[in-house]
Amino acid sequence: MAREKSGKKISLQTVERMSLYRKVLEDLHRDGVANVYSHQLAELVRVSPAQLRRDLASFGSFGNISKGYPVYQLILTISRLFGTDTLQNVALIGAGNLGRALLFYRGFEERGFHIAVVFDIDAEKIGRVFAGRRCHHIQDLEAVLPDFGVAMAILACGAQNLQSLVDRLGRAGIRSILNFVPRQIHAVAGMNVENVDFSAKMEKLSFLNRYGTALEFEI
Amino acid sequence: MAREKSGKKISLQTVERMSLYRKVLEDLHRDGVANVYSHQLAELVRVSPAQLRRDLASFGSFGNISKGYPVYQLILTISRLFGTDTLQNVALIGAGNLGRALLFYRGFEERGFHIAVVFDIDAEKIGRVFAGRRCHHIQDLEAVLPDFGVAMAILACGAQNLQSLVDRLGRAGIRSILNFVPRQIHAVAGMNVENVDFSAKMEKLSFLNRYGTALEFEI
DNA sequence: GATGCGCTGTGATTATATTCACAGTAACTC
DNA sequence: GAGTTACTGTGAATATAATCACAGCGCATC
Ligand SMILES: NC(=O)c1ccc[n+]([C@@H]2O[C@H](COP(=O)([O-])OP(=O)(O)OC[C@H]3O[C@@H](n4cnc5c(N)ncnc54)[C@H](O)[C@@H]3O)[C@@H](O)[C@H]2O)c1
Ligand SMILES: NC(=O)c1ccc[n+]([C@@H]2O[C@H](COP(=O)([O-])OP(=O)(O)OC[C@H]3O[C@@H](n4cnc5c(N)ncnc54)[C@H](O)[C@@H]3O)[C@@H](O)[C@H]2O)c1
Repeated sequence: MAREKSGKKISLQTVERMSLYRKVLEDLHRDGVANVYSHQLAELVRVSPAQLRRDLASFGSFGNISKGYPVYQLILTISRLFGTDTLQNVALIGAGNLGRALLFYRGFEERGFHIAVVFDIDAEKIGRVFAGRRCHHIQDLEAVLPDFGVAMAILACGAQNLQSLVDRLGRAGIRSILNFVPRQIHAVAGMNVENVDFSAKMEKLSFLNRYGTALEFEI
Repeated sequence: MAREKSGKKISLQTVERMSLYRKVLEDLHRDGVANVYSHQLAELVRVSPAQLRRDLASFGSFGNISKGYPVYQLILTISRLFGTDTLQNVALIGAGNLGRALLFYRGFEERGFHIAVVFDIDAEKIGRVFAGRRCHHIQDLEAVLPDFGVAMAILACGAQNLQSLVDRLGRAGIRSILNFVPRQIHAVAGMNVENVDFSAKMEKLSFLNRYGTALEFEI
């Protein structure tokens, strides 16, 4: 997908694994580890050493040939790759059970994302404050959004008219959407969408329970 | 991974897409559509028609050559593949903000999963009832679990001693874990783990915002 | 019942991802 | 300062996934 100046490509699968690497690197850093070898890090994230080296090499060369990789340095580099070395504001649509759990979740901030504005459609919720953030009416979207400079939105609302909400978000300058609503939505040009579907993960697990990582599969 | 009697393999990526297919098939079914062509379904899930046909063919042949695929039939077949044609009980560990959102979420039941038991460690929560389910103390895990015949657990608890909790779940007969805790856990032999990490999805989106589905990428 | 159309299922092909395996080298030893 | 060790980065090889492209068929039409 993306390309480094030197011409190397970086695949989305690599980017996904990068999140894992960073997560365990944070743990190592907390434990005071300064350097780590590819085989150690690979072991921790359950990936082959060769793959880890290739992933890291795909955006430049960082390993010291006999000390391994510098933990803190690598954390910073990956954060820059993600653009999360500085906190960025995101919008939340829907302050229901899930939306409020997200508002009280501190894990986002730790990873560089700050839910800065909240919107809902339920009159009962407008004006209320959740974890320090006031809930606005969805009809004020265009009026309120520019105050916060957000490029990403999290959808945790109802399923009705979802696509038109997405289109509207696109027109209002949102470039990426994290979608928790179990409906297929279509990105407008230049917009990125990631769906989160717990049930799908459960289905995968259930499939694995039946047919195993191991083999023979009968209908 | 898995193999059909005829010897065909079915890959995990196919299984993941199968969840998508089923989701839009449900929509079609609700709208009264009886049959659908591969190119229509493919368009709805944003996948190539050839891939869709191959995915479906990978667990047997189901398309009528001139009517396309029978919508309802296909829903049933995919459900059987997942083992979600009958409701299965799952356990929830942790009745915090996220855990309670999951308890009140009806989407699981619609997809064949029923959160049947809840465990927490916080004395204040033990004995309380959330969405009809009583919360048990985690120390009673081994005593209570067998009553419910669960093979899958959802982790929405704190991060302390997580791995030993996982090991304990394994010994208590849990075969699959859906893990919301942002720590790397290691499956015991024969156990399957799926991690849900919202922040990782946000990181991916943020990366895409910076470097685009389009190309040139500079450090 | 012959003709044409447009579908599915799949062999063949191409593209992508992963692993192998090793050249090159920093650090450490004596 | 020569020898040894164990690492990284990466071409080459392999494995896996996606796409192409078409044979073969059911159905509609005449
Ligand atoms: N609760 C969960 O654990 C969970 C899990 C997975 C997916 N989801 C999905 O996430 C979404 C939210 O789930 P929930 O449990 O919080 O539901 P909820 O009913 O508790 O909350 C939905 C909130 O969205 C608001 N809303 C509805 N339409 C809106 C709109 N057009 N604009 C702005 N706000 C709007 C509602 O007023 C409500 O406050 C649902 O689509 C659900 O399917 C929830
Ligand atoms: N809230 C979110 O939106 C969100 C999002 C992503 C991930 N997570 C993760 O999910 C987990 C739960 O999040 P939360 O917001 O519900 O936190 P929370 O603090 O509200 O709830 C955690 C609950 O787990 C219980 N608990 C802790 N240790 C336990 C143990 N060993 N056994 C049983 N119960 C135990 C606590 O008593 C508490 O009730 C956390 O690890 C969090 O990082 C949460």
